[in-house]
Amino acid sequence: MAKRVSHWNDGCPVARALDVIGDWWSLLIIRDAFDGVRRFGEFQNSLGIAKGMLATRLRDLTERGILKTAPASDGTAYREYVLTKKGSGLFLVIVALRQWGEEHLYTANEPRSSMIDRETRAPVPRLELHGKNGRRLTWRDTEVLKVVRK
Amino acid sequence: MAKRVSHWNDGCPVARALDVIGDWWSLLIIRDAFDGVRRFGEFQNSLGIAKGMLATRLRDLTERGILKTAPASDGTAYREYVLTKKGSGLFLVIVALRQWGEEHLYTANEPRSSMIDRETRAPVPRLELHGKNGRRLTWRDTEVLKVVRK
DNA sequence: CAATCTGGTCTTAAAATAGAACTAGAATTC
DNA sequence: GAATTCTAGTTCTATTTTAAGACCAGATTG
Repeated sequence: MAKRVSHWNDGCPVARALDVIGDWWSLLIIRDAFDGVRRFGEFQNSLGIAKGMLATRLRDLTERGILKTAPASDGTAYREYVLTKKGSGLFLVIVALRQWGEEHLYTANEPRSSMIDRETRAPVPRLELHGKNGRRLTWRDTEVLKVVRK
Repeated sequence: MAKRVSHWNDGCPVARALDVIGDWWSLLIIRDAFDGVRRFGEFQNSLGIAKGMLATRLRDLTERGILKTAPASDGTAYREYVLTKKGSGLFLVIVALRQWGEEHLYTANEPRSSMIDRETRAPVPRLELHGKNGRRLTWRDTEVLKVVRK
């Protein structure tokens, strides 16, 4: 009676995406992966997640093609979890969340991590959406065309 | 023993953002709000969410300043839930999720809703992140500077 | 003013989560 | 090379969250 509902077949890419990475932990694991975390224990330390949860999340994300396992880069017999191409496609989701969080959830002098351009060492500017003609688009400039819902 | 852990004080804006909108339903509610859904019953129909869940989610999102209530626009005595400025700041999160979903979770001919530029009626192009110097940035071009974790 | 619609609350059963205890194989130390 | 510790899990249980339906009060419609 209480199985979580799936949105996979809603015909909406947002819903389908959330069906895959919309739980409480997945995006945090993926964020860590972008930051270079690779080993089970590293994820656990970084996130403070229960081992059981982490194990099932890593398995699910791997099954879903977002992470893949690789032999440990330090020569030991352990394995590592790294982002696939599909997984690294979530970069802009993380960036958008980060920028929204910075802008709306922090007071001016509260300490927080920040994302910089590796080359210039400057903070990464705000993401922007542009139309084909180069015009900047806000949510009022867009519209979603629905598809028949099955 | 099983209360969901909070990431509010991790010093990471991504974590803090997910603490606020990272549950199973919030982003879907917010997506609907962008698409013009305003009334309790509309959200319920659109999402297939249990009334109890919807009631608490709407209350939480309102308390957190993402939605606000307004008198119904059709003249009745009911109320509506509309995005605040803070809430509409999540637009690019939704766009990023949508674009990732389209690109990685659909086969070529599977039907899905799509986002268009209201003015040109053309599909919205891919989001891109650019550095201060205009260069396009991928995740390999960026780095997150950590802050001491309290 | 009777019926129905809207927007909830309350209750219950199932599922997800957190946390701890346990385990097996790998690596390290003695 | 035996003992110890580390790593990466699995299993177990208590608690919380979720889903779904019954119930309800006030607003609206016929």
